[in-house]
This record gives sequence, structure tokens and C-alpha cells, in this order.
Amino acid sequence: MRLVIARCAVDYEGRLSAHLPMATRLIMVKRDGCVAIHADGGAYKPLNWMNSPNVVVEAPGRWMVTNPKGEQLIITIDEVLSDSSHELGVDPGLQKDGVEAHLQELLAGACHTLEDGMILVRREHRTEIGPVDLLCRDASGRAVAIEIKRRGEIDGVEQLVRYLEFMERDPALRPVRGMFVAQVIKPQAKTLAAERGIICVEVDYDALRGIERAQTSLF
Amino acid sequence: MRLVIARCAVDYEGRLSAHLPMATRLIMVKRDGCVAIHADGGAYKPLNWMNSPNVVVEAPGRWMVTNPKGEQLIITIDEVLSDSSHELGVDPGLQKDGVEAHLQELLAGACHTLEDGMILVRREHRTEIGPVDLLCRDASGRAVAIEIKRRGEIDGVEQLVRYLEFMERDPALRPVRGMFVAQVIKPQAKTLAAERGIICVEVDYDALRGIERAQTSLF
DNA sequence: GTGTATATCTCGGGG
DNA sequence: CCCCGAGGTATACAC
Repeated sequence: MRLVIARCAVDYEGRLSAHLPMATRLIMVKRDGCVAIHADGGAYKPLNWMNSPNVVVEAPGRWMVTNPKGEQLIITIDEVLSDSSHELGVDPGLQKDGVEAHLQELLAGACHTLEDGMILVRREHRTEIGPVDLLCRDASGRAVAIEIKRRGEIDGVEQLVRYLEFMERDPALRPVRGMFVAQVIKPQAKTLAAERGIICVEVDYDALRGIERAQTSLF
Repeated sequence: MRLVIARCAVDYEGRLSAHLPMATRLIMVKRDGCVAIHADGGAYKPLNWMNSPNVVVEAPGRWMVTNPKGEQLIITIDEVLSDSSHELGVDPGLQKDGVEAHLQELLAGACHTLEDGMILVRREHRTEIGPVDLLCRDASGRAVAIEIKRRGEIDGVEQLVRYLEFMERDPALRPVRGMFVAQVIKPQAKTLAAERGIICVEVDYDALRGIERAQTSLF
């Protein structure tokens, strides 16, 4: 990784046009070629950047970064205050826990906790308009479309409504019930769900992990 | 701005749990206190971070960063390879051009290009639920609500559907047609739009700018 | 402050 | 490769 502190002006031409007047900034160049220009504030987002794949052409006082889509980043350098390179090696990467994917995984293996007698048909059931998280059958054999969110907000309910609308056309599924599952569901979302006949279920992530652990330990 | 190259492990506990095993990385600390841990690849997004406002407590071999929401970032440092600080000053900031606002401006002045005989009534027409980008009348005098996006995706169609629902209640407007305009419209969005009786129009930004230039040069 | 709409979103997965 | 959905989305702006 190369770190350059320099007085520079930057122009980006691509999906939009953006211009940075001359000032002192950090220019970060990573091994994959991506370039980011950082100011001394404003969260982690750089002021300007160009992701890889790209080509960096470095002339005195002027860097030109271009990518295959024809986007261009031009850095005009007035003065270099510091220029250092560091060997970082390959990063082992981030381990995440607690995201929606894991919640879906847990619920796929324990959908009876959502409702007595519920049985999983498949995950990521495809409709014309996108994939439903879980397709199940309830105790009476009726199809249930389940949308899972970490946080239950109104757009999640709208998403499920769309899926239901298209699934209702499938004679093999019709009639389809809807179920909206999240760790926390906002009042707004509950109201809309109730209006659309969709059942809301709030689940406890840690409790579900407990169930998983208990089930695993049986074998 | 402080730049530290160090062998470190990082743990984040907050909206999720995330762990970074020990490896060599860049730790960037900006003047507003925000901390970002970068690997030598992977676009501009850091592996882990904590935005301001936060509090950084630095002990030997262990940094603890906490924010008012109770989220916590713990950096365990094995070895510091480089540690430098730089005075950058306040950044004059980024100037942007070419976003959705400009597209709306161009189309407001050339809505006949969307459909023959279309006339602008007003921009940002207020409904109970938010402003519609353009309100027009078609050749037959019927009201047309137009939603403009740079990229036409499904939530843009949903947005327009909501507006139409409320506009239909206004006797002075009813019945209202819907038109969804973007440079590119995704298949999913087209499907939903068709379902809702909304017309999709894809427009060429550069061609529109050409029309604007031609019109301007007449005066 | 809360909610809404945008973003050069970024990032990952699946066809 | 594009399409699609999630994100510790972040960020700006309206109310």
C-alpha cells in the first residue's frame, strides 16, 4: 500500500463530474490499483476514488487513472509532502455474524418455531419478480411465503406483498399466506402488514442460536 | 491525520459482531476521531471502522473506540511498523454535477420528448406523501405524474405508485397516468411498472443536453 | 430528531 | 457478465 500526502486537485469524469480544488490530502493506492483521496474528516468515505480494475499513469505533477468503462480520475499534484509504501500481505478477511443470511439459515432449520407444524419447502424460492426467502407449508398444507429481515421496516413488507401478488397466480401455490419475520418490527411495518393480511413474527436471534446448538448436539 | 501501519486484530461489537484475525493493516485516524482499518485491496471501504462521534482510548497494544450508541471497536496491536501524523487542514470540499436533479431540469424543459404533446404543469408537485418530480398534461389533457431516476429500479416504481394512489383522490387531477423515466430501467422495474399500468421511458442524458444546448443557442 | 430518498453507493451471490 | 438484494449501508434534506 502506498500512502502519499500531497497538495492536489482532483477531477473525476464518469458516472458524474466531480472536482476537488487544490488542498492537502491523503492519496491511498492499494495493491489492486484502486485509488482513494481522503480528507481529514468525513467518515470513511473518500472524497474521490477509482476502484480496480484500472490503469494508473503517473507523470510528474499529474496522475491519470482510467478504468475499462472510460471513467477517468485526474490528480494534479502541486507538492508532495510525504510518500511511503508498505508491504501488507494478503488479508485473512472479515468474519461477520448476526446478518440476515445467518438468520435465514437458522430459521430454515427451525421454521416450526415460527408456527406449529410449519415445514420448509425451499429457501430462495424464485418468483418472476425476485426470490422469496423461505417457502413453507403450514400445518394445513397451505403455502406460506416468508420474508426475513434483521430489522423489519416498511419496504420489507412491500417486498413481500409483491412476491405474494405474483405467487397467487401459481395454481400449485394459491392461496398463499404471507409471514414477515424480523428481530424487531417497526410499528409502521406492523400496521401495513396487518392491512395486507400478513402475519408478523419477532424472533430472538440468540434463542435461535441456542436451538441450533441444541439440535446439533443431538447428533 | 494519523496513519499507523501495524500488525493488529480487530473486533467490532455493535449492530453486528465482526472479527479480523491478526494481520498487517493500515489504521487511519482522522481529525474528527473516526477510525478506519484498511487492507491492501478491496475498493475504498475499510474492513472495519468507527465513525465519529466516538471516543478513542489508547493503551499500549490495545485501542478501544466506543461511540454514544454503545458500539465498540477494539484494536489489538501486536507490532507497530509505522506511525505518522500529518496536518491536512480543512478541505474545500467536492463539487458535483450530473445527478438526478440535472436530469429533472432537462426533462422539465423538454417533456415533449417523453411523449408527443406533453406539457409541463409544474416540477416537484406536492402530494400528501411527498413530491412528484414532474406533473404534466398529455395531448388529450390528462394528468401525467412523472418520476425521474438516473437508474430505474423497483423502489422507484413503488414510489410512483404511492404518489398515484394519493393523486387519484384529487378530483382536479383524476384520472392520473404514471410515467417512469430513467437512463436505464431494470427488467424487474419494467415488469412491476407494466403490472401497475405505468409507462416506462428510457432517456439519453447526452442527447437531452444536446437539445438544451440547441434551445439555448436560439436566444 | 425522525423519516425519506440518494449514492461514482459497495459488496456478494446466482444465473 | 448482469441482475438482484443487503448493508454496521452513509449522507443530505425535509418535516
